[in-house]
Amino acid sequence: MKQPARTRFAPSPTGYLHVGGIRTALFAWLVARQSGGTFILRLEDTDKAREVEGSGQHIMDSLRWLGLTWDEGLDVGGPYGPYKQSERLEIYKEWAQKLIEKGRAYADPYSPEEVEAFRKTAREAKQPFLYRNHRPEHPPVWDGSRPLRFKSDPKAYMWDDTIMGKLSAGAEAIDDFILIKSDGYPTYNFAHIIDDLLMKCTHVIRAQEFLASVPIYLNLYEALEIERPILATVPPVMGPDGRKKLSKRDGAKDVLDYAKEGYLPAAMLNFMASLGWNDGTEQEVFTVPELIEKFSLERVQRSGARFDEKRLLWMNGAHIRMLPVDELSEKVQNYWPPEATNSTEAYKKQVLALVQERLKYFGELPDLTRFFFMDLPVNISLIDGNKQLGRLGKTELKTLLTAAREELAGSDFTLDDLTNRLNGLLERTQTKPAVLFSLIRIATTQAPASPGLADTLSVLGKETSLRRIDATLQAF
RNA sequence: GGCCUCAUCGUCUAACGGUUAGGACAUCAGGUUUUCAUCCUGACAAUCGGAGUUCGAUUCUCCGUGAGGUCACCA
Repeated sequence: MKQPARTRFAPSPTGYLHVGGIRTALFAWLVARQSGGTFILRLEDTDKAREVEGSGQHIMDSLRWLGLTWDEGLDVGGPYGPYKQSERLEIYKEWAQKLIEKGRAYADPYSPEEVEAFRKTAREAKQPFLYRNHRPEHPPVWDGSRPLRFKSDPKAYMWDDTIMGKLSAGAEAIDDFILIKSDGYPTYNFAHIIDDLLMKCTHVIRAQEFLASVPIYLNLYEALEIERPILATVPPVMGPDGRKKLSKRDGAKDVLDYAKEGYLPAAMLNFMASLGWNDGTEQEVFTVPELIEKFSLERVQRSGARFDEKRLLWMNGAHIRMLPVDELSEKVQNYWPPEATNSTEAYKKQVLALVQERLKYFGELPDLTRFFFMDLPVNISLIDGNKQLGRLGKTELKTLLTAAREELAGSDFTLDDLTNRLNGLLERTQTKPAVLFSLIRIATTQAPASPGLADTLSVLGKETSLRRIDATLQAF
């Protein structure tokens, strides 16, 4: 058994959580759960300007919908709170003070414009911008009105990343970054190091965009004389075109949009996990408990993966099919067409059992089932457009359908009886299923597609079935 | 431009240095008493290029090329 891990997900409240973002949360959650450890949710709200009202709540709603529950953090609290960085400013100041005392932090004497000028010069010279090239010899005393910078100790590093393997970077990757901004808030670069330490996080699992900053974190760990956690860098999730990282701008959807459309959290998690991870077997569909059992950071891919919605759709259908009807029934409650309002739960459940195998997401439920709840207008074009039926004349169709009506009128509409009578009718009328069954199916459903004929008739019941056949007969 | 990372079918991926390079999604074609779907069968389809190491390279090394990330008082 693994040591109980303490992992965290630390989003910033700048908007909704998109599908790329949740994979990082999922991996961290899986690591915590499979080790009997702790999953922490921390809010990195140190940028007042970018903060979006209500997005913290929205993120929590998203995680809860997915079932990525946290043991410590926002809402639930815990021994190392507060879990909102904006409420931890004093803590960061204390640690900043330690660095100042060690001579490893100093006040930035330049104005933003001056720094920008340095940056511009560097860019024009096609050089990377390094603030430390302009490090002041006698910085002013830090009074909080200026940014506080880390006095780095540039050197090369080699380190281990659980996913990426052996990594290295030269001294040029290390710079004097800002610890505390002039507004008193810490930067991510500083705050997360302190929080991960104080919250006793064993793993830092984060997206690849932070990889370039790892050397400065290593430098900071050393300056602080603290042990560093296990580092794991998750490869990026790319947009469908594979051109760039999945982002909201390029249409990455809010996780809760998938909830609304009727996706299953388990399918969503399975799909996200499969983007970059597999267990080495040919298994594709995993339940959440299976993911918890089998996941490992070591088997996570190093390259980026595209978000392929078709695969997600297939996977959702696969998960829907695995569900017991009773469970599925509870989940689709809000997706029935309005016409179903007056139907009994038992009836709806019967309908659901018939469409379960063709349901890809709950949002399709109305289109798939509407005719079970209301008589659709007779649509002769369904017959005319049918390959087999289109060839027959009105008289023939009418004769055939009349015969069917008579036969069905004698049925008790149990599945067995219907099946027998339909088969008998095939023989007696000397027609092919493609003709007879299509005709009855269209007459009784008026829908382009429906479940098996006997099943459908049985659920519709005698009265409704005959009424609809009569309506079709009249239209000929 | 510097630095970092990555590179197998269209897509997600598998393959102790030895396989006819496997599976899944998608697509196409058949089959299962109609349709749609499920299920089954089949087809299509990949190791970025070049050197090197080796009896043997998808796998190891180097050089290209391509892609992504990063170089903020954003995270």
